[in-house]
Amino acid sequence: MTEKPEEEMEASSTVAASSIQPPFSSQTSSVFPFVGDLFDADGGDTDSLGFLELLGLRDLYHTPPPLLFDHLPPAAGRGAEPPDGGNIPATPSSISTSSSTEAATAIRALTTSPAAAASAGDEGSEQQQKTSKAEEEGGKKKGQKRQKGPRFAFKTRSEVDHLEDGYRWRKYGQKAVKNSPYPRSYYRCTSATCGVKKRVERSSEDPAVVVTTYEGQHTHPSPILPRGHAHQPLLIPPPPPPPIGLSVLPSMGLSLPILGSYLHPSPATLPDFRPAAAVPPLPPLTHNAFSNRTAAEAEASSRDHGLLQDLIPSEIRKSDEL
DNA sequence: CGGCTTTGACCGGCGC
DNA sequence: GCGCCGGTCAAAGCCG
Repeated sequence: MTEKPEEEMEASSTVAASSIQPPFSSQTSSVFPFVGDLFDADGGDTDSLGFLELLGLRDLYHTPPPLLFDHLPPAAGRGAEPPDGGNIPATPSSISTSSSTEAATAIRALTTSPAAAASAGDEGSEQQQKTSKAEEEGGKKKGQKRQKGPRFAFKTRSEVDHLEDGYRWRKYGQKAVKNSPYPRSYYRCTSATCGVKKRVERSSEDPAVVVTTYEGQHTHPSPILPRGHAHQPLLIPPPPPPPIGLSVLPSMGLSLPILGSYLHPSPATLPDFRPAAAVPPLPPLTHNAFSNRTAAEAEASSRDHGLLQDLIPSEIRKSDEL
């Protein structure tokens, strides 16, 4: 395997973000997304969509087919090379929320590595193909390909490996991770029609950090109250309203715990989610941990990109706008 | 009883 | 071509 563990790249920004103190208190000491490295592993600062989008919102916002976000150093792939790490910015980058088809297209064009681009091309149907293929071939243990759908990862500082994100997951595997004393767990959304998967592993460098990788997008509403962990703050904003003329998915809450926590400074604000009409329905938030910018700045940016922008340093946004 | 976790085996991709 | 490794499957066991 190529020794390019996500952690390696994440580490740098991890530190930077560690100062953030998201509102996870029940079990999580602190949470913070590392949108930066993980997201732009690709090197294409401008080519990644926001994780929100990747989680499904993307489809809600963009008509174009799925793409990008194959950034994650293919955990599986020793084969996959680290994204053209050509320009891995020092600051968290690449989370761009292109809120227009045009932008999406541009992004697509920029899609980093050929491999990524290639896979991105048919990611959308990949999962289905995979499934049908597996069935076709007699179906078991077959459908394991590499890039399935858009993937994105983030790191959280948590005591628990599996963070509640509003969806129900079933663990289907666990493997030892090379160069790490911690195992990686594989989860799949319990919804039969939902092929979303996620991997959870602890950083070998910082055991307190949990790296969660999402793959695919939910095609169903969030159960909201998974496994009766009502005591745990769920950070899933209500499904966004059908955006700009395209509502591909019924509703997909964000399956990002930390992201959620970010979007919502405190669990209590969750319900504060407000649907917007033509703009990514993300609640404006200028006071989240990620905001280093001024409120005005954030506001300005959110006008075009929505809340996500709040998570992204101006530099990144800049590249996105370019 | 249903759903979930655990765990070992298997499969396919990729590097050498 | 071989071996390594990530990812997935599926049986068995556990729990509510």
